[in-house]
Amino acid sequence: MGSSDHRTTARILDILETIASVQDGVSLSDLSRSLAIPKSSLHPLLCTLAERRYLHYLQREERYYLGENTFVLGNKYVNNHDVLEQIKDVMQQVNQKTGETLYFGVLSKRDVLYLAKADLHSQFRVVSNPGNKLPAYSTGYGKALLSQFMPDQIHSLYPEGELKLVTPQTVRNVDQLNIQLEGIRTTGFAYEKGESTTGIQCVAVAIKVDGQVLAGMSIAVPEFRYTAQREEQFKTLLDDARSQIQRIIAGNRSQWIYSGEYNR
Amino acid sequence: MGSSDHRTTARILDILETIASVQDGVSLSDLSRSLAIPKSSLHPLLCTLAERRYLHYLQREERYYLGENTFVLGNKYVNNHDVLEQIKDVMQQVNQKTGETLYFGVLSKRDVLYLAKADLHSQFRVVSNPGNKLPAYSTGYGKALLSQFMPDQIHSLYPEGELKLVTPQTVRNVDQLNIQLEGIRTTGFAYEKGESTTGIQCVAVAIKVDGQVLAGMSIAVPEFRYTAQREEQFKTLLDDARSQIQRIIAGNRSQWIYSGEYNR
DNA sequence: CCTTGTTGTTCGTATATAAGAACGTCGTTC
DNA sequence: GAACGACGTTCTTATATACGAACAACAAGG
Repeated sequence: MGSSDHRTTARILDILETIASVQDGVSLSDLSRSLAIPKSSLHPLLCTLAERRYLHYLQREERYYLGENTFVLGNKYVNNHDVLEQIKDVMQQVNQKTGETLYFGVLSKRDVLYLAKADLHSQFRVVSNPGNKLPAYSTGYGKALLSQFMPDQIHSLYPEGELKLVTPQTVRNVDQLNIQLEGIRTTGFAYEKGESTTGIQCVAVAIKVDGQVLAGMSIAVPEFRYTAQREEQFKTLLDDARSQIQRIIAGNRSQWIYSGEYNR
Repeated sequence: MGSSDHRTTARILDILETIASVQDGVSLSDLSRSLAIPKSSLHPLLCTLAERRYLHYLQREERYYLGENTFVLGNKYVNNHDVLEQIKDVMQQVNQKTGETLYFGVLSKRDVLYLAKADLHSQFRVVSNPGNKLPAYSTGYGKALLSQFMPDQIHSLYPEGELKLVTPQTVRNVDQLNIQLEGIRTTGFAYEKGESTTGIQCVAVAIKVDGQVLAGMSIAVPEFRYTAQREEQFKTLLDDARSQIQRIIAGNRSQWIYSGEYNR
């Protein structure tokens, strides 16, 4: 269980993350500077990553880009497990009935990882794609996921107290967040009002199996189409979808490795 | 341009690929045996990968699984570039008109990498998801992509001559493949009859920009719904979509790094 | 034309990493 | 209950890797 820092491994991940974080590619020297690693040390790593097609080196630009095999590898995280497909089916039924987009995600440390969406019948297509992360407190399903933690746990997750704003509407500090989380625990529903995307409101629920919160799901609605009456409909449908999904996960419990436990 | 084999880098990729290739997770000892690497050497690598959440270690099972960050990283390959989104739009229009599924992919060495699909209005949902690879010769859009290569180039790609069958219908050897590729070059259309999925037929086209084949696109139709008359419709729509997509790519040429060049 | 800036590449050696054996722990089997 | 076989973990030193400097190639600027 020892926490050994293997330098080379960390470097490879740093390299990949750095290159992934920019659209326009990165040169060897750029990497050397931003990671504070000698060019001569980076060179063999980059060559091997490029040979294995986890990177691409464009000679004309002298820049490295992400390679296909990074994509292939990453998608194995979801392609190996068909639980997600079953969950998408449930979500798509709700999508069909409401015409609004559904999101599904899990917790990854302090962020929510967005795993799946259902927007076949949505009037407005959202730009975001699965595989993105957002601060958990800024989204509806993120807050649903955080609602499993008591105030002191939230404080140790966010020792600063102040929360980084995603939009002007994002909850600003841990104490306000805890008030909201308490509300989620009592009502079973989380709400988001333009806190991660301006103009979008959400209702969200936590997916619990064996008393453990494993995932969050939300329905995202443009403000101008959001009414109290529709909110009731959303909550009914979400609640129903929630229990279906909980049954699906419970039936395939062994397949559920997404974001694992929070121990260690 | 030196091809140095950096052992540690190769090992990390081997580790990730091995773990990604099985559903049920892998133990340290399993990895040690299958990769022929001492356990003591693997241990620090696995610890670091797990700390960075590219792997998850389930203590109760003593097994390693892929972690979320592998997924997050891999999706940056497509999330950073919105050309794909525009291409999907074009494909979805064809999907809406035909009710059949469209596929889009690029070449990765001898395989086709499946990048996007449009199946919103399809009667049958296909199980496969983006991020998968298939032998290029076994699919319609794969053959469209291979049609850029002359017989001798194909022979050097597949020196064995015999091709591994994906289904009983898959083309069996390089010479037959070359005959088909010649037909694709003259007609501009590639066909697939259950060669990668039994019961599914495809028509496919190559996406060319500046005289270079960059991608392939196909429409996949269940055999029983495939008629000569509809085939004509598919070809017209595909051809139209092709030129739209070529214009999109030409307009964002710099964004197109997918699978890069084949030099080096 | 020579300078000064990039870029990537190649060396030799100091150093950090990998290997193998030994160890601790838990289950299973006899 | 003792012995065996798994698992992961810890050690030490032989070895392979990383460093820094020097190198080559090219572009921009004086």
